[in-house]
Amino acid sequence: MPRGSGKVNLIDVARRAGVSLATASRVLNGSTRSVGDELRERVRRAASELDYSPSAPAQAMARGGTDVVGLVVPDIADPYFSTIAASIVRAAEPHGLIINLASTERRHEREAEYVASMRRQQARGIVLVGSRTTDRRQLEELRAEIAAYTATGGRVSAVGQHKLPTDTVVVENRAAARSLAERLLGLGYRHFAVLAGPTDLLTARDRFTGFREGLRAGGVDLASQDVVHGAFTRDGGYAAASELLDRGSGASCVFAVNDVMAVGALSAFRDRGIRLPEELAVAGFDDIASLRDVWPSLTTVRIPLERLGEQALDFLLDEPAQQTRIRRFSGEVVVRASTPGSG
Amino acid sequence: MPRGSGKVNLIDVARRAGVSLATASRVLNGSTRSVGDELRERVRRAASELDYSPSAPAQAMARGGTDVVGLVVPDIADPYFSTIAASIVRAAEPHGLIINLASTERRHEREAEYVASMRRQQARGIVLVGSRTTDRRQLEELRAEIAAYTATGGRVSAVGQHKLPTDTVVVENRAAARSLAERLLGLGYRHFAVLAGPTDLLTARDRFTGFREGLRAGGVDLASQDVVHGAFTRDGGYAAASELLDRGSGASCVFAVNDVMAVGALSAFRDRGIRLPEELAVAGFDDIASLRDVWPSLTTVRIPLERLGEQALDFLLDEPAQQTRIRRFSGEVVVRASTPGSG
DNA sequence: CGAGGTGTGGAAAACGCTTTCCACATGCTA
DNA sequence: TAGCATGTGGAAAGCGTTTTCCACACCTCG
Repeated sequence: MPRGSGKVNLIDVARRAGVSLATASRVLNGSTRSVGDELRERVRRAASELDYSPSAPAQAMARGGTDVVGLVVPDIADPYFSTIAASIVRAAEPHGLIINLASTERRHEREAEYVASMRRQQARGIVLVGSRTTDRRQLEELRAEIAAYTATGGRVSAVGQHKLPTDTVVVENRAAARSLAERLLGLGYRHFAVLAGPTDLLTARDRFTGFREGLRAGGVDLASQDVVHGAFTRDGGYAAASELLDRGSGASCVFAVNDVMAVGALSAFRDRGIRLPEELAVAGFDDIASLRDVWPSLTTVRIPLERLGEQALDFLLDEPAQQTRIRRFSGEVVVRASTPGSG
Repeated sequence: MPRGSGKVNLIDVARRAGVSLATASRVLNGSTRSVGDELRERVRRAASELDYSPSAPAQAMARGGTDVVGLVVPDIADPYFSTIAASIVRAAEPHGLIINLASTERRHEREAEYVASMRRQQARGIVLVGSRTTDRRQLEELRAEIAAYTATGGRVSAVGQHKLPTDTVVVENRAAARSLAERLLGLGYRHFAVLAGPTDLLTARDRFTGFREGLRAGGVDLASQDVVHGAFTRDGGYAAASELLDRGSGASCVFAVNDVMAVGALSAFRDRGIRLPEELAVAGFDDIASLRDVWPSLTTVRIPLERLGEQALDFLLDEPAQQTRIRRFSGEVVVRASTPGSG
C-alpha cells in the first residue's frame, strides 16, 4: 500500500490498469454499461492497490448533485434536538447520505444564513429543526434566500432541492397538551401554573394554548399571574419556576411546556425547600429519554422523536411532489411520579 | 429576484455585468488582485440581482480543498457526545467550517468506514470522538484507511489533512478517578462497588483503574464481585446496578464510570426500593449538564467538555506539525447530594 | 456475402469555479 | 522620447469526475 502517495485519482488508476479513463470510471461506479471481465478485474485491482478514493466534490460536479443533506438545529446539545438529529443521522445512513450539521445556537434570526450555507454545499435537501420562523414575512425572506425552494416554520421542515413547497413534520402539540390538561384534572388538580416558554415559538404557544383549552373544557381557568414565559431551556425553566414562587402562586400543579424546563423547575422548587411531588406536582412535555431518571419521574407527553427525523428524510428523498406535504404525529400522555394526584 | 431561475452560475453573473469570468470571480472572492470600482460594483449588483450562490463543490475542485471537517461520534443522542459535538460546531462556525456529522451507533468497528467517507468528502480534517480503537493493530488499519494520515484511539482525535501523526485531546481520567476515590474515602465510605463500563473502552478502563488505585492508596480493596462491566449507556448502568444488587453486594457507595450510567443506576436502586442517598451513595463521572437536575444530585468529576472540542479544532487548523501533539485536560471532583458521607 | 445490430473500448465535452499567463494602457523615470 | 514598472482586464488551463458520442469488432440474419 503506497503510503504518502498523496492524492491518487482516476487517471492514475486507469493508467495503472492500462485502460482509458472512461473504462475505469465505468467499472468503479457500477455503471450500466458492461465492461469486459479482463479489464474490469484489472481496474478493480489497480484501484485497490492504489487505495483509490473518489473525490466527492468532483463527483458532485460531474453528476450535478451531491449526497449531502443539511441539518439545521437550534442547539445540538439540547437532548430534544440531539435525539431528533440522531434519528436523522440514522435514517440517512442506509441511503449513503452525508449530514451537514449546523447549529444556530438559538439565534433563530440566523436560520436563513445557515440555509444559504447548505445551499452553497449543493445540499440535496435541508432539514430545519425547531425553526422559530413562523412569521409570514420571515418565511418569505427565507424562501427568497433559498431561491426556488421553500422553508417553513413547522417543527421539522424539509426543504427539498426539487420541490417548491416545503414539506413539514409536526407534532400535534395542541391536542396533546389538551389531553394532558384533562388527565391532570382527572387526577384531582384544580389550581395550575404554566411555565410557557418563549412567546414567539409556535411549539411553545401551541402547547400552552392546548393546555389552557383543556383546562377550560374542565371548567378551570388559568390566572395570568400563574403563567410565566421564558427561555425554552433548563435555565429558563429554573428561572420561570423561581419567578412563579416569587409571585406567590398557589398552584398545586405546574406544567412546563417541555421536559428540559420541567427538570430545571424541579431543581428550583427543591432549592426552595418544596417537597416533591407531595407539595407540588410537575408535568412536562416531550418525554426525553435521558431525562427519564429524574426524581420524581416526570409526567409528560411522549412524542415520537425518532419518527420525526425519519419522516423528514422520507419527504426529502421522495420525488418532487408539487403539493406541500405535512405529516402530523400525535403525542401520548404518560403519567408518572411527579403528579401523584388528588392535588 | 428571478425566481425559479434554476442554477445561476458565475458565467451568468459575468455576462450580466458585462465582464469576463475572471473578473467576476476576482470581485466575488475578495482576491488580492484589484478590480476597478466601476466593474466591481457592476459585478456585485449582478450577483445580488441574480441571487448568485457559488457552488462549494466547484470551489473545492478549483481550490483543491474544502472547508469541511468530519466529525465521527459513537452516538449523537448521548449527552456526553452531543455536548462535545456542540463545542466543535461552535468552534467551527467563526472559521466558516462546515461540519460533516457521522455516528457509528456505537458499532466502533465501523469507524474506519466513516473516516473513509470523510476522506471522500475531501474533509480538511477529521475529529474522531470517543473512539474505541485503542488496539495497535486496529490503529494501523485505520491509518491505512485514511491514507497518509493517522488516527488514534484517544478520547478525541483530530486527523489533519496535512500531518501524518494524529493529534489527540484527552482527559486525565485516571488521575481524576483517583482523586474521586480519595475524596469518597475522606467522606467515610469504605465499601465500594464499581459499574465499570465496557472492558474494551480505554476511557472506561482508565477511570476504573484510577479509582481502584485511589482506593488502594487509602488501604481499601475492591472485591471482584463488586465490579460489574456493561454498556456505557443509561441502560447499561441500570443493568449493571441491578446485577450488583443481585450479587448481594454490601457496598455503601457505588461509582459508575460515567454520569449516564450513574443515572441509570439511580433508577435501578430506586426501583429496588433503596432509599437514596441515605442507604446507598452513588458517584458518577463527566458532570453532564443536562443531568445535573437528577435527585440526589450526582457527585461526579467535572471535565471541560466544551474545551475538548475547541482544542481538537485548534489542532486541526494549526499548521502541519510533524510531531504528534497531545493536550491533556484534568477533571475536578464535585461533591453533591448523592454522597452525603460517613457511609 | 452484405446490411444491420450488439457488445465493448476510447476521446472528449461538460460540470462551475480559481488562477496563471498575457495583453494592453497608463504614468513614471532617465 | 525611449524604456519600464504598474494597474487592470480577459483567455484559457486546470481541478477529478461522469457521460455522451464515435469507432471498431464481431455476429446474425436474409
